[in-house]
Amino acid sequence: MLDRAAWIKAAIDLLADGNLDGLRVEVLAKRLGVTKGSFYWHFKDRRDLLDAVLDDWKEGRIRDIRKQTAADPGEELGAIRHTIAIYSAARNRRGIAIERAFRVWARQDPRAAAVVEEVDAVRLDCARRLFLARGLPAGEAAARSILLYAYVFGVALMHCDGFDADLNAARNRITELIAE
Amino acid sequence: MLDRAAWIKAAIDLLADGNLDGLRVEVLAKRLGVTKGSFYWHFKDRRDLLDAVLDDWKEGRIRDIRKQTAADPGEELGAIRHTIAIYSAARNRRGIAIERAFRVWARQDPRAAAVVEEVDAVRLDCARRLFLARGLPAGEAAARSILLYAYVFGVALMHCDGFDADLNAARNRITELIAE
DNA sequence: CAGCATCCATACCGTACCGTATGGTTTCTG
DNA sequence: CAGAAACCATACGGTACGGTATGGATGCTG
Repeated sequence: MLDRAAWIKAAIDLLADGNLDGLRVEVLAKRLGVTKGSFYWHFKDRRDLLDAVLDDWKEGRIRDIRKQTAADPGEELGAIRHTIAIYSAARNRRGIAIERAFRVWARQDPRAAAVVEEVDAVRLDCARRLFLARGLPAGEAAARSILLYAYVFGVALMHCDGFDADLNAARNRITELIAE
Repeated sequence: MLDRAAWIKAAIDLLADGNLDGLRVEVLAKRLGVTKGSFYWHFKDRRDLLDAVLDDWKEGRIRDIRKQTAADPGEELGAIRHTIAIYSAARNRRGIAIERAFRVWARQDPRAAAVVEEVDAVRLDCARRLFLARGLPAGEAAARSILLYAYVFGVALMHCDGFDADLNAARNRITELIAE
């Protein structure tokens, strides 16, 4: 007895294990222990699922972002550090994999691109607020917001495990470079 | 009359238009105006092509990186700025698309991961040299190298077109934040 | 209890692709 | 010129998947 929410949840899970091309109806059904006869009861077609996944992700992301960047006055620096730490590759590997999958998806699907753009707009705006509260001028706050998120998404695409002896120290230095 | 090099070149081109899953033997053959009968003359199978593509990309990347980061003494700051500018999303969209495709590929294929790791090691090492020449301590130089490449790869995954009024100004500010 | 809605399984068709087998054509070579 | 090698087309079998059609099982409802 599945509903759309269960399919969407499993779809995002499958997405995290690969990319959009790995998100197949029959593979998903097998994971859920049913056949695709069930799928086509809940969804018109594959595109219907993809759109639902995009909506689900968008809402969840925007809610989380607003929660994570809500800082009491004077606590903005901690909130910035926390935002960077959340995407630290060490833990939260799952969350990063999902982010990457959606962003790669956005490169080959206009609807996904629109959703990612909306999410990024919220993200950047929330980050900018934190930098502005710290007294940075508008242009500087905007630049640092872009740098912050470009960095966290960029490290998710790199393989720098064997580069520095102390990667944690490097991470802390980078955090301070961005957060000031 | 094609040779392996022509197939590899076309394969990277096709890779840039999508991702690894879009790199199909028959699609590639159609692009080159031949049938897959030709492909299986030059390559054992699809994996053979993928390995050849990885080798080709690795060599080309490492050569380019060494060329781009070769700076005369005293010109290191300019070389750092230039390195960032090369991956500026405005021009060079093709190069960025290729980079992204290889990095996403590396997430689902150990051989690709090994190649990307090699390329990143060279990249980070070359960048670190530039920062060291500017007098930064070792840890700081390493951190900035990681930040530099994470940033340029990260912006390739973001959609921040409508965020700041003057994106170019933001880019310049970010460049200075990284390069000092 | 009859009938309808919900939820899923089975069976089927069509398509896109990988890899092989085989034959044809051109060019090089002894 | 005979034969071999290089290069490619055609034809085939196998697999994975999207989507549809249909029927079965369960539960709700008048």
